[in-house]
Amino acid sequence: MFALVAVPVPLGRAFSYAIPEHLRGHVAAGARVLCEFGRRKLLGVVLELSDEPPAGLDPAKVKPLLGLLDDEPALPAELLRFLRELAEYYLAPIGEVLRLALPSVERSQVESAQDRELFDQAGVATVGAMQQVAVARGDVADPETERKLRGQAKELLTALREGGPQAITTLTERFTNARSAVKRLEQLGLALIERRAREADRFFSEAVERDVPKRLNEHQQAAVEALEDALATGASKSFLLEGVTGSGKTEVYLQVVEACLKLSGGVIVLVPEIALTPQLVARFRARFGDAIAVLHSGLSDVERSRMWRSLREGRVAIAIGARSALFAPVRDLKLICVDEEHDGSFKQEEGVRYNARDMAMLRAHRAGAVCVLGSATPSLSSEALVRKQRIERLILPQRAIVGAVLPDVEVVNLRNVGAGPSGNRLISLPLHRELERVLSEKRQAILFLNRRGFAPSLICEVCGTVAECPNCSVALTMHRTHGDQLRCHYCDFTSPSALPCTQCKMTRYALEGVGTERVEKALVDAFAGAKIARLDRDVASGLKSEAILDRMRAGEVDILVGTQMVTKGHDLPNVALVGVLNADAALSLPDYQASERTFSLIVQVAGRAGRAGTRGKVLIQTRNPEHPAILHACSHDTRAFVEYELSERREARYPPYYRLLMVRVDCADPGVAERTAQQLAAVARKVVGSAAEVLGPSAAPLARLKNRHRYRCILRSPKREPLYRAAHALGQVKVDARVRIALDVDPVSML
DNA sequence: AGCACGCCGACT
DNA sequence: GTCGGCGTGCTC
Repeated sequence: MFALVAVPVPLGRAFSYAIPEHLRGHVAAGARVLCEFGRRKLLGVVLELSDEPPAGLDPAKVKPLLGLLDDEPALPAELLRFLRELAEYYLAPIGEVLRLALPSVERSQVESAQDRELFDQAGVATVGAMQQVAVARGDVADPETERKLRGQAKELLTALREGGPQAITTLTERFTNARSAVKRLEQLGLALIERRAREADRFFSEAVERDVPKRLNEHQQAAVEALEDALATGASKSFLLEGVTGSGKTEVYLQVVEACLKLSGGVIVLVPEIALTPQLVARFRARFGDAIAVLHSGLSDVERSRMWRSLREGRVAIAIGARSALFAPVRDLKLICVDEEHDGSFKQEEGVRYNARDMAMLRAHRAGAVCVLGSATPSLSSEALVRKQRIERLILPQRAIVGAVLPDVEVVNLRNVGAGPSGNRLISLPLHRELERVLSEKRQAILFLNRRGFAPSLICEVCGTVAECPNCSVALTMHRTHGDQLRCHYCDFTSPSALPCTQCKMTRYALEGVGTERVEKALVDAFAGAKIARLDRDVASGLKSEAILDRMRAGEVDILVGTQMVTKGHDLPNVALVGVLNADAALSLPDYQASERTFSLIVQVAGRAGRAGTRGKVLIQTRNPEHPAILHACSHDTRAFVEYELSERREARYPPYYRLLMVRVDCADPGVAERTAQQLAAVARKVVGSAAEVLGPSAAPLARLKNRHRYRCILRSPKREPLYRAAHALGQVKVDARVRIALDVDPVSML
């Protein structure tokens, strides 16, 4: 008997081990095993069992497994199959993929005694991030027991009486022996140890009031029925749930989840960033109670592990989280919801570069589950699937809140309109006036600036055209390393920045690139007395962002400036004005989804204006008022944008019509990196012939990262097969040991 | 990725 | 004479 085992090393393949006598019949696929790998001992996961010794391998080299950790496999069969398929799809080492699915505690060999203690107390009811809190008992009558106390226990009791209940972890900072001292107090009946939601865990720290299913409008009703029908058949089916902000998508999710639970099915809900969706989690808790695993980055390893176990053992049936929640070991998976499916953050851009939205459909498909992709501005990828009739579209056309109206949109052409009194070009005169009006009306404004800066691009001062590559319809990026030079990140086309604009033949350019911080400062100077706050990654990680939004809700902020994060702030009823400071910023990113992202960003941010009955105003500043992404976003015309962009993609040979594979080579030695990239490109060209194009190699947009020089080429084909053929051939190429080769299947960012 | 083995410079 | 630099090669 042999077992094929995936070990956590970045090698593409798994390794075979002999199953020793005493473990036969116990080792199963999905179980964790201890194995000797080289000279070290590693925890691996059994992929499959076999009666035959591994072919083409010296039997003497096969080592026996050293031990088995699970009677019940850690990974259920359905999840394991899915992970193996994902590894194949993304050409990723299986060991690395498995690492995504196992919490670190489950991966480490030694679970400390403390961890076990916490597991034992985990209980069934709640799975929130908990901590042990020591509470002094007030009802102690016997002064005798208390007199016996001395040392730390005595001090600790005083501290608890004076300072109120305190977390044991906090107490250990002051009292070296807090844990055992509290235990002693508990034994003596002087204190209690309670399990409470951790302060930091906003998702569970407050009790929510239970609610009941809401009445649905006819469209919601139709959507729920279609989804319930699909659930009832037990066959896999995917849906696109399309509905504008406020059309009631969440209620549809809630009712379908309920239907799923009635069928004893498990559910995964994916959201772009869990830290920005406390409202969604609160609604799930209100409907289903606390038996929900909320997987977020604030969890400790032990908490994460506890949630994981609750799901694995079927004590909890609902998992909510960002990307990685896709790997939740949910039992009898029957439903996956991907909220805001158009959001770019579903694509993991480091390590195993997977797209959680695409893989949600795959997992659902293989598990026989229903997959719902929800968005107000569906991705073109989903649109294409609807058109190919691979998924079914469900539409929620109206705002569910009666009286809510779409805002009034005005475009400010930055070509003609200069800076307002503030002197900052991004605060135009019309925007300045609107801000004054909003402030005088004691209402609020949100200003959105999508500044995810790296190398800036050039925009013609005269006509607003973004300098683009002639071969790729992608914005060129300004590089200053070799003098001012414009480069295409797809095909390595270069041009001096002094060349005349392709549209108007002038040579006056503006550099793109002002951040939120500068705007904030300009606002503070221009609107003395107004309360101005900023919301972006620099000032607020996930947890803090909600605090800033809370201040906004409480009316402590008049003008909020921020990045994407402001587009996610729901329930801001007093917002009367939304300003998109520079709608072109996202257009100049070196990636084929630039237009798509610009469109959805504008639509999403515009949805923040005027939600409570009154008509809000949206001001969109741009140098490209005729750009279809901006034009259609202003008129809220998703259909028209989709038509336009799909034909562009077809013509430019991009997804969803073509498939891309990026091969990235990096090496400390720039010469070696470049030569290797050329060598690989040559191999790829030979292998694919005319079945695929090989673009490049070219220097990556981030040409040097952590002192490694990066080159890449892009393979493009209408079919997947030639790309995989090339990738496998590249895997055979003997290259300099110093270079690293990374493959990105379905790349989005070209960095 | 680790962790070996392996062959060349500054130290007890 | 050794300790240790990281080049390169393998891991069932």
